[in-house]
Amino acid sequence: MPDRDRSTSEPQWLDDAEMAAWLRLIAVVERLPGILDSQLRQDSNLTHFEYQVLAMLSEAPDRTLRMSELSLLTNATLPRLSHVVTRLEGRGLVARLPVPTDRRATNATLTEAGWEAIVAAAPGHVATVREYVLDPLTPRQVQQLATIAAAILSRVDPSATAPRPRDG
Amino acid sequence: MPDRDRSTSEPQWLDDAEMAAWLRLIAVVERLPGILDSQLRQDSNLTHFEYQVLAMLSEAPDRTLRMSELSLLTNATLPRLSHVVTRLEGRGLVARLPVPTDRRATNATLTEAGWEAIVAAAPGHVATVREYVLDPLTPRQVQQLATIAAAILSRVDPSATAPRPRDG
DNA sequence: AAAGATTGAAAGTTCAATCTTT
DNA sequence: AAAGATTGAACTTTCAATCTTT
Repeated sequence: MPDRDRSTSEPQWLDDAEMAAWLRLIAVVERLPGILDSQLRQDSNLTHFEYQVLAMLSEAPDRTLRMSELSLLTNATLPRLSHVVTRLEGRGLVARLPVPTDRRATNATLTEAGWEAIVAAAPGHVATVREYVLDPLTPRQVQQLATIAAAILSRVDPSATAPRPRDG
Repeated sequence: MPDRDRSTSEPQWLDDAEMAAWLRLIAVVERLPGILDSQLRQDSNLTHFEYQVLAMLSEAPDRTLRMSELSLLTNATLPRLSHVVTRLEGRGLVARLPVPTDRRATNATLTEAGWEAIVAAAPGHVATVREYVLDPLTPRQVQQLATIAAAILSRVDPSATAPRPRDG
């Protein structure tokens, strides 16, 4: 019998298939942000992260979200979000409001100018997402990507899905 | 026939399946780097990008690569790479050498200390990659991820596949 | 003491400019 | 002029510390 079976995953190393998947995933992870930032910067004077902040607020009830919820939705740490909201506030795109029911908390809300900014930025951003990510994939692959990313997020994102009993 | 077919991609917006795939992909893109950096920082005093630089050099002939090649392999801009190599050089993990055949070029080479650093860091890093990315996927999904990431890279990475004569 | 959030300093990245060699 | 690479300043993120409220 063969001593080493490459189809069996050895904990210490990655086989060829695993390596290919991993190397390509980190390549996407490293390159995508720069592309998104460039387009949004040039066309709308926003970083991709700023865009995400505005986008999440734009879809929230009252266009308002607590800082901690917003940090989860934008996949950011609270200090990062706080700094960015400070900048967006300075540009008049977002406003901070106290939360009456809990005086430790802060609400971030989209201003009218913030709404206009996201509405103006969206079409170009969507076109970029299509061009670089969605267009090169078949509909089946889009579906597969959603499933695969969800599986990774179940490990990587504490708030991903409420932990289900089985089939995690 | 129905006026609007949600399975047909409208250029301006994303349908539910596309949106799910996209939102989850950017969540992975935003969260993964922090996880990789944390583990490597704590256990090996390296960022993930520094790890990649050392890893690519460790597998290159003579453990040596030109700066521009290394920037492609690590998915980084040249200024970013240059700054990081300067820091790694300061720590004695990498050395810069002139390229005899082209005096504009610079080779980066792994020192013995750099080799030892990557050898020491690798097992913990591989374990993290398994834990957060590979383990939650089935072998088929690992394969699908490789295919999907390659398709995205064909748009996102100019050096992805050697530019073929047609179908650019 | 823990939760929610902010702050300032340190670290890393990006951008534009620059330099040398081809 | 283009290619290969580096530099310094500006900007952004991270880390640790801090503050207030629960």
